[in-house]
Amino acid sequence: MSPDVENAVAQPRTSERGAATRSSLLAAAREVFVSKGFAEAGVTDVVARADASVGSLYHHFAGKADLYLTLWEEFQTRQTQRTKRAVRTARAAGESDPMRVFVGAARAYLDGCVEERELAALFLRGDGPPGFEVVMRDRMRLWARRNAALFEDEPALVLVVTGALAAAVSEVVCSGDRGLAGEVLAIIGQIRPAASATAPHSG
Amino acid sequence: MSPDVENAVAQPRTSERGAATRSSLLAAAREVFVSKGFAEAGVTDVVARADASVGSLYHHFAGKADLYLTLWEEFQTRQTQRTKRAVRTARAAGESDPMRVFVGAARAYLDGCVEERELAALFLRGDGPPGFEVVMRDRMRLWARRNAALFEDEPALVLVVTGALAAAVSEVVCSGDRGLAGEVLAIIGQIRPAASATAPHSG
DNA sequence: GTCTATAGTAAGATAGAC
DNA sequence: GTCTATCTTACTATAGAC
Repeated sequence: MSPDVENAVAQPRTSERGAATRSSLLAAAREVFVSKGFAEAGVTDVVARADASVGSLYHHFAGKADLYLTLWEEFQTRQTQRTKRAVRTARAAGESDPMRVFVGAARAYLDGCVEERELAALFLRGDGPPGFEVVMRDRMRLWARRNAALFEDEPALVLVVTGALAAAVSEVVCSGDRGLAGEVLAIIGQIRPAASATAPHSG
Repeated sequence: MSPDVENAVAQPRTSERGAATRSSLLAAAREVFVSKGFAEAGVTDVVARADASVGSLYHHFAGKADLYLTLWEEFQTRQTQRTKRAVRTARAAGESDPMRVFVGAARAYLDGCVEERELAALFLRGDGPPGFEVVMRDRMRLWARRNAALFEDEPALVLVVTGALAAAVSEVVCSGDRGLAGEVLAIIGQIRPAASATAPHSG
């Protein structure tokens, strides 16, 4: 009598406990990185908090850096969902001014940073795996390029808006002050190329 | 006959060779960090290039991080000298508008970043010792506080200007494009609180 | 297919001789 | 002050149990 059938039942095709372990590892890594930073954190800290083992970690992930990057990717996915949703909502409400749509998306991004403040602070803090800063910088430049048309393709203007928004993110993550972020967005919304700088508000 | 006198002559009170070793170490560290970054660089690389030994390094510095932080402190000292000089020059030339003085200082800072572009890029790149980002962030916040009065103590405005300037520094260090930085400064110089945003230029 | 235990390796830091 | 030899730590990889 072959044990095949029994095995097929007892061992759900491929994992379930595996997925749970992976989640535990990720959750533990999030807590450890947030409290100690990337460099100071050890894989032993992570597996201890996850009630798992080093080998488990290396089965599910390529290493400490992979753990960190996975947290980053998942955070970015959530942020993208939030901003896309904001854009859809604004357009559905009949908003046609691209700049106002943009500001709405920026607000959604900032709100997401406040919601996951500790995690956002981790990434902003800067101590990630080697080369992580480049990843973040590239993502920001890509985002700037995507929105360049809004600022009439004036690089200096794009820089000002990009920098101002980055500062707002930083401040909001540190202080949790949504109001300040709102004021920054108001100023950004008023920024126009030099030629039309004195245009009145549409109140 | 006691050897005291001879020693006093042969061995200048306290170091001279010591100072030379320290300088070599610092110069070597600068080259190694610039080419490999902080994490990838090894203390052995530094001492090899300096024709010194690990023991020497740890005699003069607390460790790899201390080497990095010393390079940062010295860079900041030079930058402070440049900006203070710009302020003195502007005031000596009869410039009384605080905002124009500020923009002049910012331009001097940017020029300093271009002059020492590789070193500035090292610090901006982000891979420094644990906690270094906090040091940079604190310095920027301190600078923002010092200039808050220029922006009528409106925190949001300070944030926008701070962020825009940081973006300009980043861009200038990456591309070496002074012209773009100039345009950013022009935009910053025109930024005013919402109430007086439509004020005409004084040309 | 998943996890535990353990050995290997690299690099920063230290001790003590000269 | 300078150097060599050694120690410690922490990520990586692997062998083997369930």
